[in-house]
Amino acid sequence: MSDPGGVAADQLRAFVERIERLEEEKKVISDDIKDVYAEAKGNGYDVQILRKVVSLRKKQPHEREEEEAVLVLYLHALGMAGPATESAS
Amino acid sequence: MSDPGGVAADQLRAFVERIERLEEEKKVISDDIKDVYAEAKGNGYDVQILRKVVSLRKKQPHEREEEEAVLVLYLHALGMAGPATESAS
Amino acid sequence: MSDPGGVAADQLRAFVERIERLEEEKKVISDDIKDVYAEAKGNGYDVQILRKVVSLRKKQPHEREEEEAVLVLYLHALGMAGPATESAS
Amino acid sequence: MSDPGGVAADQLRAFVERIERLEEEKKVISDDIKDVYAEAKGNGYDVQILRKVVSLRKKQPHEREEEEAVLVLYLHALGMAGPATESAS
DNA sequence: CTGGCTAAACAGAACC
DNA sequence: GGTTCTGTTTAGCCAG
Repeated sequence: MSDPGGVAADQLRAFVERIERLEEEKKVISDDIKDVYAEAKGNGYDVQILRKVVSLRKKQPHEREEEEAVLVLYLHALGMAGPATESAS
Repeated sequence: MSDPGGVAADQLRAFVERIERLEEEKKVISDDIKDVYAEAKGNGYDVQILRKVVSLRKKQPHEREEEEAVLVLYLHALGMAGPATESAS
Repeated sequence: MSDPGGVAADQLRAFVERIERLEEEKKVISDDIKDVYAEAKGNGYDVQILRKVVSLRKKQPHEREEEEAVLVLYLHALGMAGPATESAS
Repeated sequence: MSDPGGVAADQLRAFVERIERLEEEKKVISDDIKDVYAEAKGNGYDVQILRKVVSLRKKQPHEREEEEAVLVLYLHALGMAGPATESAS
């Protein structure tokens, strides 16, 4: 019986191996990133600040959205219909 | 009426503050839990395992059995002996 | 032998039970919070927005710090000494 | 030299962009992994257990045994039968 | 109203 | 040692 215990062993193995393969790739990328930071450091950059810059550039669009949403949000929370509410039911 | 737009701002504030108070309390408890784990660790216990024990006790015995069974099933399907299975007499 | 397997069972049990007790308390608080939200909803408030307000009030001090740090950070990252940098080595 | 303050802004930008590029790639891989889990789930596999299997395969067998042993030890100390222990013939 | 899905909190590990 | 990053767990939301 090629199906011990009721699960398709081959299929299961395939899934597990695909995941493991992808996780390996992911690890490679992570290491690459680490390498770039190391290289930057070798060129005199402060890695910690560099990380912060990258993280900021990532956050900013999101933060901006949130900020925008917040204005409307507060107006609503206070029971004051803000602008752009005319389309609300 | 000091209630612009039909919502009682004071009431809103009251709700927000009640929630914030409760969240503070919740944080205190969380810190207490952390402290207990730290104390246990100081007494030689393995915190990670301790967490696992607590989490296991939370689960219903049946659920635990079932989970374990599926895991063993998968591991066998992959040709990996399940936990403590190979040594069971 | 009151010490099966080399660990002090009573002490272990005590730790586990302290943790479980605290987790129960924590759960009570969580439920209380949920109740407050429900009550607010019963009073006509939008729970989702309420959550956002609470979360914003939590984040704001932190965000402000970060924002402040960021200005200096960017200036440094671009090799432009900003204001208040005169104390930097 | 178009380099205000002693740091090469262009080089800095290059580093930042290389990092951002890699992080994007990494995100793609992460999403791929998520997809595989979803596909496995669609084929009837228990994702949670699947994750556990993958994580177990990552650990060294010895480490796994050891972890298991400590857990059983604790559970016994608390009068709780360890996994699959009571049914082991 | 139950269960799946996504997003946030938490804890653990790694690196500096 | 402490800071950051990763992974796990949890909670809230949504769809069926």
